[in-house]
Amino acid sequence: MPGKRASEAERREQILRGAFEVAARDGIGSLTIRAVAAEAQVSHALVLFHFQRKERLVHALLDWLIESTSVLHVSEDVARFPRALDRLHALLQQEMERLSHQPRHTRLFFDYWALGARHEEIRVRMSAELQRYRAAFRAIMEELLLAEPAAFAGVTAEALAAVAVSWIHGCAVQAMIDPAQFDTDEYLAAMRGIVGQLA
Amino acid sequence: MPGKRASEAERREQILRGAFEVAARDGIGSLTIRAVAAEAQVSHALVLFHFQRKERLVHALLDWLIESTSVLHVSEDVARFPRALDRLHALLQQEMERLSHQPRHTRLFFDYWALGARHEEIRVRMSAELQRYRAAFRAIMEELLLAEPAAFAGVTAEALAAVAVSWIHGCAVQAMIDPAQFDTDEYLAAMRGIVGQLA
DNA sequence: TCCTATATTGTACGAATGGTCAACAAGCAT
DNA sequence: ATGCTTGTTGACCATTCGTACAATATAGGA
Repeated sequence: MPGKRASEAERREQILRGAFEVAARDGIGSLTIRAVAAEAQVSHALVLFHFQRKERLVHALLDWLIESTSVLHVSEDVARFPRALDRLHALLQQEMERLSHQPRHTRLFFDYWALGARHEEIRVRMSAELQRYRAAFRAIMEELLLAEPAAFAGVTAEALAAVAVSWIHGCAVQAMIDPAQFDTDEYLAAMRGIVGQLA
Repeated sequence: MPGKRASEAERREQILRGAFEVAARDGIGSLTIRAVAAEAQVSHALVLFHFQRKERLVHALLDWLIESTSVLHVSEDVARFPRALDRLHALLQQEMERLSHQPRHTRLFFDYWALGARHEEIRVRMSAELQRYRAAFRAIMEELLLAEPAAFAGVTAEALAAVAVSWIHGCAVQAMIDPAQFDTDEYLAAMRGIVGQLA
């Protein structure tokens, strides 16, 4: 006895939200066609009707996660600082706050991170996202290198951007694994101190 | 028709090696009692005889991984540098090389990392390991703060150590996810440049 | 040598999972 | 109304997994 109908786009979104709830709560390892169906309040056969195979659902959830997560973008608050060092500092702070305010998204990203180590389709998606992430920092780092060409001989803006990405992700990981010992404010102060030394 | 006997310690080690092979190859999500038994060439019932439940096997594998991974220690090559900045640089380089030379251990650590986000028993083990890791850097960072008390006002050695840990782990992650775009040598050069600026 | 403790195995069972399929209902064109 | 496309469902299947258990072989002590 089938239930009410809905457009394909609406159903896919409904199911993906259910998939996110399940994966964010119990991890991708516990993501099951039936668990997603129960969360979305549809039959498990309908999930397969819209996504064919579980693998495609997992991939679609990653795309949904990347899109729905407020991606890194240099906001107006950041861009209005005239000095590159101030923009770098503001961008680091903005991203740290974003990650700590979206703990479910962040944890789920870590799941896909580990998954990407062994599944190429996921790895290429994560790789593309990493490159977009680094690109936002690279512009600032290029200005820094122009200001201090001698001190940073042999250092590329791309590598400095990668270091900045490590700051953000490393903070998220340590805050997640070690919340009692890890102090986010102290960490931000340390980054500020290092950034200040770069001038 | 039972096979040959072995001491409990030998069998546990044999099974744990099998568990490592399976988990390192296919991920913890694919670690099953039967797969481990096949890898260790014993019956799957014997695995349960020695580890009672799968959960205990997973925990024992984490302990085995932490012990068998050459843990961070300030080697003599690092310790003989008189200047703290040189020791920091040498320690960063040593750890980066260690991670890149043990890719299987590193990837498996990431699995436990993600797992630790949702399972407390695993999280406390990872947390203890993170604290040991930071402690090795904190000693160096304390010297740095003594040398430059004015420039690093309000910055703690613990937080600087956390930043150093982020450098290492962030490098490992980006090298794993994005091997084509990520240049380890450039990354090391960037860290060297930043460390040089701290003087 | 016999006996007991224990290491080891094959079998089995219940639960969960991914996936298929026939049946059926809801909307839409004719 | 009638038929057609398609969204939706419950039932079903083969597989795998974790775990329990009875049977058996081995080693070592009495």
